[in-house]
Amino acid sequence: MNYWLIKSEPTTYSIDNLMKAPKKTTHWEGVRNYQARNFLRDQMKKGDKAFFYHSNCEVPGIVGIVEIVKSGYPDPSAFDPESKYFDPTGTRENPRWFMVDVKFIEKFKEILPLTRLKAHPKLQNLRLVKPGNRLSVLPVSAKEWEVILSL
DNA sequence: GCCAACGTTGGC
DNA sequence: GCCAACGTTGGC
Repeated sequence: MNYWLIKSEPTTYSIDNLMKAPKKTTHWEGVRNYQARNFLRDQMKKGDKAFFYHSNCEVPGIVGIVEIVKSGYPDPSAFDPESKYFDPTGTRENPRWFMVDVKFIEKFKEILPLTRLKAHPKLQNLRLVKPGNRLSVLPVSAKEWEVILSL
């Protein structure tokens, strides 16, 4: 089983939105970055767990945990001209973008702020705390997962 | 709102 | 294939 961290801007889609969603599940659509796409397509599997991270907001940080309930598959929003994620460069036969389905597991009582993650000596290799971190889907090691849970 | 760090685009 | 211009992300 693998661990991940997935980012979302709370003004776009927050963990509260996920809690209120039907079956507390959503399509993690709209990822348009090749590195993140590769993780979604090749490595994220049903049963994996991920931290839910709020970015670009008052206090950025980890707000809860989700489970991957469907492994990577083509993102239909890329084929929808009405979608803001529309991208005509892919085809259904040869899709460019992928997504997973995620389900709400837990919301932390308090947000775990980025500043605490950055300050922790055992989390210095986390992609999230490195400069220029712009990946919206990134892997977390089992050790890092445990450390973060303990905070 | 600013700006650093990237990723992407397109001319050559 | 290089690289400048441009757009985007995201912390502050």
